[in-house]
Amino acid sequence: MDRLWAAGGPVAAATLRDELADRGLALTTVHTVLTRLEQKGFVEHDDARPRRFRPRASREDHAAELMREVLGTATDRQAVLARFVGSVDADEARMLRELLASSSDEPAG
Amino acid sequence: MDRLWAAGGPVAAATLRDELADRGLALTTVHTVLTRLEQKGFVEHDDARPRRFRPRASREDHAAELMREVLGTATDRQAVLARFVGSVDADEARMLRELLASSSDEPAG
DNA sequence: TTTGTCTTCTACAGGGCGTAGAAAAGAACG
DNA sequence: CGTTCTTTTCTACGCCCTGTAGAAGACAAA
Repeated sequence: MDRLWAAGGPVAAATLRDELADRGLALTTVHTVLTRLEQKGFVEHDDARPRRFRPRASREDHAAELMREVLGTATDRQAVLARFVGSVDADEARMLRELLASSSDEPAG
Repeated sequence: MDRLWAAGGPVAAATLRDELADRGLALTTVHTVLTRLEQKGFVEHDDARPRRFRPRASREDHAAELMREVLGTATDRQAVLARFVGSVDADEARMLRELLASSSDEPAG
């Protein structure tokens, strides 16, 4: 479903249908899906005549949000983070270090 | 559903039912749920007579796994991590720094 | 063997999702 | 203004997951 957004940008339902032509979807189908996603707050549309829809949050924002949510489900966040950190690859670990280094004030002691 | 595990430890279906007594569930109900969770690989049982079930992974492990999965859904992992790091509170950020400091070899240059 | 417990089978209602037809609303054109 | 084409809304159907449980089969205790 969300794969519709792999298609990128603010886009009209008809366009979307074409981009997903391989599946031979009906236009109404795309509309329905879009509408339902909208109800759930994942996408929004402008008021141009052929309405164009766009994700309310980028895939990345969304993923980050989900990660937060998941983190919140456990009581022992530290344990979760520990396991998570333990599972990321070197690349990701490096990214995290950099991000943490630049975020907020670094502990001076 | 997974809240069954908030009840903790390896436990028999009947016990679980009692721990969830507030809901007045039938024993078979608990069994069904447990079995389905087992099919999905979330829990396992020993072969004692009143079978005792236990989570295959702790809540924390599970959460961490989910976080990884979510991270994997985006192409731009760095962006996800950036947003994620940006969203965690000070406490969590500290934990992360510590965890990253101790994990693997720190980049010496 | 009877009885009581544990486990498996089968079932049903409710909700979400993918799918779409039918109908209404609006724009374009003559 | 009426016909026609496009866009949007309403309604629906089948599938699968989930919460729930009854009925029946397997098994242990007496």
